[in-house]
Amino acid sequence: MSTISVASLSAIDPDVLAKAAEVIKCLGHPLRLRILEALESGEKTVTELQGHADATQAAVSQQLATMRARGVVDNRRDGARVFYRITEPKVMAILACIRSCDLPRE
Amino acid sequence: MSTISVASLSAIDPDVLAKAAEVIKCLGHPLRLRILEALESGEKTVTELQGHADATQAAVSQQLATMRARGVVDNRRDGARVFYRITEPKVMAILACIRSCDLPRE
DNA sequence: GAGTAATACTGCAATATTAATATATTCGCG
DNA sequence: CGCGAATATATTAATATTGCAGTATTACTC
Repeated sequence: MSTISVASLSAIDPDVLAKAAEVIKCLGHPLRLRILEALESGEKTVTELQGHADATQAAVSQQLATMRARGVVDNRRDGARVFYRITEPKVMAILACIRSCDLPRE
Repeated sequence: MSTISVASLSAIDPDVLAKAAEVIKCLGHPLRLRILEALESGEKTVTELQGHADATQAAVSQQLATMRARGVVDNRRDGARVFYRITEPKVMAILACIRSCDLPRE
């Protein structure tokens, strides 16, 4: 019996789901998560982010590149500095979730 | 000049953040995401999930084990079958986010 | 143009994840 | 007990991510 059973009361469509996994993967990493957290309050330079995230410049820059490739962040240059900001709206929502749900102790 | 600048208007505490990254990582994977999506509507057996996710039994079981290890899902045995369910509240919230924010076209 | 600060990129070793296949285990039943 | 269905685990090969060090690039200032 070869039933197909595309259940779907669920409903996240496969493409959206794949894209979502991509975006979410960006958040599943402490450093990236911290960077995004810092960006939540507005655009920041790489150096500023470096301070917020307590990581080397290279590390921060690299994770920013990863996220840029996935369309999660965006940048604009202002002279010698480059300002980054969050472009993917999901990110803000998910960060909000993390805070609201929270898990106080553990 | 060695400024420390632990900025923190942000506020997700490091431990929570690390734990959050763990949980989120579970969602950053198409198969796991699909499994969780299926579990959203209530507990299901491995075989049922297999149908929903269109993957082999071993694959599903393995990802379930991963998520169980991270405290994202939980199971209960009923005779020969094992029912899984979501235990981490964040998951529901994040799935909701994915749906609500959404990214219609791209 | 030289010097310097800010940012990006490249290559590589270490590690982690994934996927696939095969093999166990557990349970219910006759 | 012995069998079949449901689920779990082990193994292993392929691939992806990380972290790091070094180097390049770009843009200011003088």
